[in-house]
Amino acid sequence: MADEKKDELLHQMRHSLAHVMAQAVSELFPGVKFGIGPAIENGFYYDFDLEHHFTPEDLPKIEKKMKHIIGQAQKFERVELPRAEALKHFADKGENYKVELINDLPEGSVISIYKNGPFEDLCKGPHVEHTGKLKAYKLTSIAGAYWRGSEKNPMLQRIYAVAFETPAELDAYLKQQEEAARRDHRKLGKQLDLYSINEVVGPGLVLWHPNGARIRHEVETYWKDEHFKGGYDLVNTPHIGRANLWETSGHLGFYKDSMYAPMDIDGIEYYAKPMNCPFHIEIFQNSSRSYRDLPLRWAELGTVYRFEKAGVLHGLMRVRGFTQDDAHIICTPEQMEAETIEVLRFSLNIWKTFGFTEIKAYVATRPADAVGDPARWEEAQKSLMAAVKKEGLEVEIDEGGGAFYGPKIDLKVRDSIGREWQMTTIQFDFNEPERFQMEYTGADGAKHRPYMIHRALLGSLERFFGIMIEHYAGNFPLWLAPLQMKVLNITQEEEGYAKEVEAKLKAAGFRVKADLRNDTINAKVRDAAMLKIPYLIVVGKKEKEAGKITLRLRGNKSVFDVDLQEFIQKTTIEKASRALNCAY
RNA sequence: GCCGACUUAGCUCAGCUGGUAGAGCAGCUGUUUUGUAAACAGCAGGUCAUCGGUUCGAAUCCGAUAGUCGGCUCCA
Repeated sequence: MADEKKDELLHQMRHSLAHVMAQAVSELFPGVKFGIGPAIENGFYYDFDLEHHFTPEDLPKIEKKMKHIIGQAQKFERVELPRAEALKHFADKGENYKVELINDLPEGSVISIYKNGPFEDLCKGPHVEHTGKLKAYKLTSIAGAYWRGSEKNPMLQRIYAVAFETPAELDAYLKQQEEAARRDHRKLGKQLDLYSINEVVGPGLVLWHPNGARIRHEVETYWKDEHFKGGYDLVNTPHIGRANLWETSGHLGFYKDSMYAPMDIDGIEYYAKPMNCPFHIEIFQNSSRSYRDLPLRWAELGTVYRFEKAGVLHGLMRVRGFTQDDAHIICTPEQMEAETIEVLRFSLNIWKTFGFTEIKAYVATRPADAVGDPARWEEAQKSLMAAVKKEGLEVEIDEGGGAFYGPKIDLKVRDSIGREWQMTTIQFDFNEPERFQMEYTGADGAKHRPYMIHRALLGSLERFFGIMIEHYAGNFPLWLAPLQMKVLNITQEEEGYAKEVEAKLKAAGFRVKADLRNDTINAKVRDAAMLKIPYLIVVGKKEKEAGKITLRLRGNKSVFDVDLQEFIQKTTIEKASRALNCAY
């Protein structure tokens, strides 16, 4: 309850600040027209229609004006007008966006206006008492935004701001943002030489460098092993397929905007695949199937190509060619619930390995334009809920939010600095089994249509990699680190010993390199630290004579007089267990 | 795709109101033999994103294109 009150107050403060900002803008830029200015997560924004283009230099000016307004402790007052009067009032002022908003309210409704000082705005409120209550805010960015969020509408200028109850909370938030910027996968990707995206190859197409590809290899190997253990089989399918395949699947009907133009091969059109499912279904169709064969669980790291608008590309998070960790489960109606529960359990287990433990489920149910038998939808939704309940996950239900072809569960995971990412998706499909006329022979000798579940756990390897880089801040656990250890000699006297240590570590299965450069130990430590290498092994005169090693751990801790065999034992366990923490 | 900003050496960045480019790091060559986050010196490296225009003269002004970034719409 206390929390709810606090949230309510914070919401009022943010919304009140939006009014204050709008007032400041109207004073600085006469003739501005107002869109909307709501409170949002962490702050607020206001949309303006203005000839002048806002520049970053305008923000401090607006903030200064806001400070002035706040200093005046202007009272917020509510005024109510009949709809017709309110319409005339805003029309007279030339506020066409406000007029549009009022027009959308039902006839006969009472329109509320909030006034503070010389400013007034169409608003349902409530607000704080007076502007003097507003203490902690910062204008952060200028952006374009479509009026009412539609591409067909004109674009307004939006100013975003963050706001909190106290300056300390604002400060903490800004610090968290700085931390996020430090971890940005685009920055770390360059610094650690993990991947690049280049203009010559094309936007949204990822080049995985040796370091990134090594991490990907470790993830893929783990992923495949887990799938075999979990009763899946792996399949592999091509990158392109004939137009008629995509006709049958329906993708050319409802997904064409996201597909690339076809290529002509011997007079027949082929499309790059945006999804893997039709290929998996064709494997199913390759022979007659019995209920005894089910469930079939077919997984593939399938590379797909989707047309993404130029403006939406973002590092590894949003690309045009990516590899989904896809699988399709084809089962009988009786198996469906157990399969759903198992997929969810399997998924949570994988998330745990990467250190993601806070997970929330979002179940989306039958929309109005759904295909497929409503009874099947009911059953599927029941299975999804049963699975979520079994795992004790926190769940939110999006009524009518499912795809037209089936209900789904999405999992959102929280990373190490508290951000939520939508990753796993588990979707029923009532469309494709129908379209492909998939069938199996039941115990009764009759033909039956199977259920099909699509699921991707990590989502795409590219996006997952981006999130993982930020989650670990580039400090990959030992099993994932591209280079796990570096041996640093202090003088050339220890070159031989350093090589010996390197060879032993290599023989023990570690990714290790000796840095034998003619350079200071300081420089070698610094270079290795910048690359976030988990273990540095320093060998100088003392170590060589004693036959020991000195460790310097990522994070600066040093351990002296370490026995090499013991080090190998401890780190071998650390690596094999995919531990998140260092053994020392 | 839309709104705005940006694009200078491998990387991080200087370059005032137009007079044809500069630093640090990285690289190469020497010197130095070093004890836990940058030893010293020298050398080399750029048609200033691309194309076009204005001008006696363009990294600098104008236009187009491409890409990047912050958002919007969309999404794994």
